[in-house]
Amino acid sequence: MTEKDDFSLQDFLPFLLNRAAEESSLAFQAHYKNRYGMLRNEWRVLFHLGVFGQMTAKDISARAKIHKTKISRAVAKLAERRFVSRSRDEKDRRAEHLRLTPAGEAAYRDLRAQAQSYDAELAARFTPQEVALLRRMLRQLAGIDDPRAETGGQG
Amino acid sequence: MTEKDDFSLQDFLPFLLNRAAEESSLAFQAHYKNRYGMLRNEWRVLFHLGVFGQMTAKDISARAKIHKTKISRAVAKLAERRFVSRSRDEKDRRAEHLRLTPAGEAAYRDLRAQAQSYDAELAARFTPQEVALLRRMLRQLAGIDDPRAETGGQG
DNA sequence: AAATAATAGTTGTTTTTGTAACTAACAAGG
DNA sequence: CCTTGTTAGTTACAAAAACAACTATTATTT
Repeated sequence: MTEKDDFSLQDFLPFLLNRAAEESSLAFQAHYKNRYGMLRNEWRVLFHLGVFGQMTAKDISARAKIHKTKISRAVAKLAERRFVSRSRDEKDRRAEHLRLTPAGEAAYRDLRAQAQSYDAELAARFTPQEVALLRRMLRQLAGIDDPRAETGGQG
Repeated sequence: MTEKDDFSLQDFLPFLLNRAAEESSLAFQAHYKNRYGMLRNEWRVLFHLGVFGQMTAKDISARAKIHKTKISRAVAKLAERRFVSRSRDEKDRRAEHLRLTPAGEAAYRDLRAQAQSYDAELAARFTPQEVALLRRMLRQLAGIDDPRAETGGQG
């Protein structure tokens, strides 16, 4: 198993990104999985509703870039567990407005606290400047608008 | 859909890492998927054998942190397509040494070139200093030894 | 040298994901 | 108003991942 090639897999960005993502997800997963039996897409939906208050599945899909079938299934699970309530839009009866129930709010607040402390733990490995740069670069690579950018952003 | 909360999902590192990883994987996937009908774990195994020359499934599993069942199935596919050859270790007949066939080498060289140019494309979005820092931080988050670090590294 | 434990790798079963096709509601053009 | 097209969301089916249980071989203990 001696290295015979100059190509470094451990420098390849998609590989590094995947490994870093997997590693960090694994640790955080414990919180929403063990405490609430949630899947990744479920806490993502929960977080979006927690942050934005009320959205349709399409809103979430657009903002999080999660496919609509995943949203649909995540919402079904969350609604079944009474974390999310649904209400038809009266003007456009295809659309459904989603929001957290009190139980959903409670779970969100709990998980948000976990998230914040875990994020702080990760960030503490670097200087504040480095972390700011990291977030900016990741947003770039993820194709997410930088909220702090001077131009664009409002779409 | 008005923001009602101070928590920013788009700053949360595990979320950002996942989205960036997904985005970059998706783009690179086209190469090994369309040209060779490979799955993600298959090109990972192929790359490891390309870089290191000869390894057992266990070696790959340890280095790439891919579960052994995934390696097993990826190797089976690669062997079936004659990209990888297997040979029993005579001292320990449980273990199998894996290496690329000429066809496997050819595929590896082709995909390696794609990988290098795609990596360069991603890196070009930032300054060289930024990219170097990014790789270093991602390695840290992924739990990979930094080959350039002064201390440690050799285990 | 049995018996027990450990290791390399495989196989089987259950969950989750990915993709396509679907239903229901709306929108436009003739 | 009635075809044609579009959109929001769901459902069905195929592909892949996760996890547990398995075989075969080697190592360890008594």
